[in-house]
Amino acid sequence: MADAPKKPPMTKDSLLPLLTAHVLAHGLGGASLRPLAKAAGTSDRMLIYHFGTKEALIVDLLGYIAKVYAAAIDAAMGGERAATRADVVARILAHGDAPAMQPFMRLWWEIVAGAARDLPGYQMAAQAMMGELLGWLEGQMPENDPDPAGGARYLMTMIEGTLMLSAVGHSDTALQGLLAGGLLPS
Amino acid sequence: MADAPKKPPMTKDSLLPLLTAHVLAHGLGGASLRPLAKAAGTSDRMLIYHFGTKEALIVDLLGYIAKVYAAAIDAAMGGERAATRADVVARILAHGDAPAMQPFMRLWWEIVAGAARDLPGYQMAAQAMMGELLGWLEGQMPENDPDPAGGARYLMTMIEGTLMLSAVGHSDTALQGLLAGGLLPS
DNA sequence: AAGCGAGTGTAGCAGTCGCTACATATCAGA
DNA sequence: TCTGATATGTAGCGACTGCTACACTCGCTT
Repeated sequence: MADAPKKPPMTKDSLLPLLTAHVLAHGLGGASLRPLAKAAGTSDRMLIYHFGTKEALIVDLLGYIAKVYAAAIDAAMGGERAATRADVVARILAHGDAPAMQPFMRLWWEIVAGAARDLPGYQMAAQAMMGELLGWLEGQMPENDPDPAGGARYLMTMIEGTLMLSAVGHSDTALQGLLAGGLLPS
Repeated sequence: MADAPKKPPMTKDSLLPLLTAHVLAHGLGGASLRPLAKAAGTSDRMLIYHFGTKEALIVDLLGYIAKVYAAAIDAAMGGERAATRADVVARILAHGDAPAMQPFMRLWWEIVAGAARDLPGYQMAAQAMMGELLGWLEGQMPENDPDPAGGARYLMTMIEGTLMLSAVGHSDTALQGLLAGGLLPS
């Protein structure tokens, strides 16, 4: 007869990916325990059992999301260095514009808003993700760049500004700004 | 005898400033009708009566906030033109860092997050505010600037990137980026 | 075999949510 | 004076919130 469907033990580590998928789809602010539990195949009862509190769950979840983001950055890092600063910008903006990244982008702005309000865990997760991105940028700077460290931070600021303006429907403004700054190829 | 405290008629226009004060203090996402009503000296019942729906109330409120922001920008616009692009940046960042602006900044990131999620009214309010800021920036560009239109958009992108990085505790990154871009005086 | 702690389902608590039904009160125009 | 629209308070609905109490089944050690 069919072997009993031996359920693997439920742990934080097995729950966090499922919870992440749910918040990517439905947002972080409006996430409540019962829908989260359903997405993870459990009950709110068990989420509280494993995390203790909804707040602790969110903090853990943000930390996990930051790690997922770091892994995604690492995976995208492979390619050879860019030849110019404009190429760096083009590469990263293409990455951010990819449809697969859009749920994450929507989530990102919620994290920024939470960080601005000092909600627990938000600042740390946001800082970790920005730190990861900065490291990636530094590694991508052209070899002959006169100031790789400062240049990476300069590009980072421009990129984040571009992403923000795009999020509110001012992507043309950002593109013209990049153009005026000599950061668009062609 | 004392004249009866003739209460002025309650209208949307009389409610919106009070509602604005409440969301500036307590945030937009977690705003629910009953606290909003108490802040405005009414009942949830009357908010629904005047606005029809909570969603309509939020849309109206966002439009009003955008107009308030535009008025604040106009009021701050007075001064003479800046001498350099760095001066423009310094002036506007000082404006954004002012303590009086911090509640608005916290609200701003919530508006961005809402716009990224296509919540009704958020995109429009955010676009209006960014358009107003862009107009102000264009008027502030140095007289001898070789490309005032493009330069304003360039500065706008850098400024918004700086504000975002500051919101998540990476203000040092942004400042070094501004420095590397030649946008910090001294 | 006895007992123990981890894990889990069911039921439910007290509270808040957006919103509505109903009863008035006020005031203008007919 | 009647009529109708505007305005306001009270009570409450059903859904949902985070969280807990209780009972139960396991796999394990003693």
